[in-house]
Amino acid sequence: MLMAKEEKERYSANSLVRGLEILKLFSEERPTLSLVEIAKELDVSRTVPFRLLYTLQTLGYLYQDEHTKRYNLTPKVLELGFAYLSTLKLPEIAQPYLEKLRDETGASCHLSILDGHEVVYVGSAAARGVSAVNVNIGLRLPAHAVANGKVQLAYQPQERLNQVLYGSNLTPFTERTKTDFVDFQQELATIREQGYAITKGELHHGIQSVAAPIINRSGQVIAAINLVATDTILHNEFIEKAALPKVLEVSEILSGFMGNHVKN
Amino acid sequence: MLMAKEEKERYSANSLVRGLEILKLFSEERPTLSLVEIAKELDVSRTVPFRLLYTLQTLGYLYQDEHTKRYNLTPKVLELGFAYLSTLKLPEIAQPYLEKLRDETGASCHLSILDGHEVVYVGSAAARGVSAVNVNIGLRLPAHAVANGKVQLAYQPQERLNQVLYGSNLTPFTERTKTDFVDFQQELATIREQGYAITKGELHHGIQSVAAPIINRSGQVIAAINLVATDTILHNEFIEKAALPKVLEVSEILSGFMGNHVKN
DNA sequence: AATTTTGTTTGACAATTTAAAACACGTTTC
DNA sequence: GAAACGTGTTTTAAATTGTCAAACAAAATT
Repeated sequence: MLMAKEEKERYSANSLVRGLEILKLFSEERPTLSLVEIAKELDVSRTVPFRLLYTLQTLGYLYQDEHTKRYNLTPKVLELGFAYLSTLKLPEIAQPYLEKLRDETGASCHLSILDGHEVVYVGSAAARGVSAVNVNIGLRLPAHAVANGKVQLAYQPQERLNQVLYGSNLTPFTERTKTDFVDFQQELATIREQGYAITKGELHHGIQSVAAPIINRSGQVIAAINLVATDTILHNEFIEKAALPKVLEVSEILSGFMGNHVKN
Repeated sequence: MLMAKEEKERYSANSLVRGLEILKLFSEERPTLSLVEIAKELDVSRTVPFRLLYTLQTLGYLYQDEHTKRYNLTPKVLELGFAYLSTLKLPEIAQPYLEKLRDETGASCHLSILDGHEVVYVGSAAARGVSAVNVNIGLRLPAHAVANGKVQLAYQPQERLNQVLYGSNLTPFTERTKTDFVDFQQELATIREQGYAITKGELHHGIQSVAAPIINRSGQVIAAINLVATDTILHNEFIEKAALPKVLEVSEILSGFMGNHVKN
């Protein structure tokens, strides 16, 4: 993450680092892993992950298949993320509003927060039927290519923006993705003035999104809500007349709830 | 988990153990923690968590407030649990069905799996309006007091049941909670015969629940779906005539999807 | 049957972790 | 305003671990 000229890390609880790395190696594509696979990924001898895997297993985060000897994650790993979610009260408060918005518009409605250059989904009300965009809690998407990301970036101090967007970001996904830093900054300024963001096909062709910020009493953006759907549902007129006003209304309500959190 | 007579742990990647412990110390009640608080909880000198906290911060899982010096979890911890969720395809497949059931019945609908003596919620469609039961993904509830827990317990091999329910479990929550092991076993047998479970006020007064198992082609129960609502919504007639048949229908559909997962 | 791959254990050395002590800095107490 | 206290941080040195290489057993391949 840190590009790093490596003064030398002050500390590095190595087994902690590696243990967490192991947990993160598991994915949809690789739901199970063997000792050797893990050792190769970490680029260490087999003994190292062997001991860590033993520990993770003892703690209950991993399960080893007796026959194949391969490792799986267990539901216990959810405890880790769950602790975080429960420190946020917002998703709980927002959920009924997300569902109301979804029902009134037919689009999927989400609640997300910003983490670096990515948005993280922390609440969701999926549209009925074959929804074009399938978002699960915990999903990360590049902030610069989604409306809820932009609207959160728009309210960041310039300094953080520079940090966050420095270097390899602004990756294009379609020909409509904004990739020029100066253009992008200008768009953010507009968004900040308007108080909302709209994206059209910047991450996927034909997918539109409308987003508004949730702002606490200190004026910080702490989250965003957005609607996403194909352009047949979220066409321009519908956005203007229906979707956008509703999103703004809800974002204001939710902003009202916030503010007792950060005590400066 | 293993009751253990503690020969002496073969290995213990201590900093991994402690690091994960630290992440788990955060909760809704204690969203931020100080160094001293953490040191006390772990019962070690301040140096230990200091180094681990530094590491966790470097990895991005924690954030330290500059002024107060207190630590918070960051959204990055969701990555850990998210890896697990993405290894399960079921929640994704099930979501539209959960919502359909919710809409057709007015009750909240959930998908859960069994972890030891607890159920873990991995999918949810919350009822509109003021829902009596608020379930977020990752929530754990005692399996013996909820319908979705019972229906999963009912299909466990006897041996595992003994393990799981040994000792301090079968904790009562209301006067209707089953606490006698023999009674409970008998109820499980009935549930297994019926193919569904119904609970009435065993965890909370006035809250009813109907659950059915999701079974893969090897005959193992891998999850359960359930409906929960107050007894005014889920009254007996409605359960019989509407809720239960619908739940059973969906559980069969979802069972049909499963089975290519476990290759023995 | 021979070879390779994988999981597991052991040994010896290097590296980290640990508690205690010491320091810096605010806060509180007297 | 000085002394005592609580925290976060650094240093120290002894105890514990983590590490690689080597070796073995058991599968899986050839």
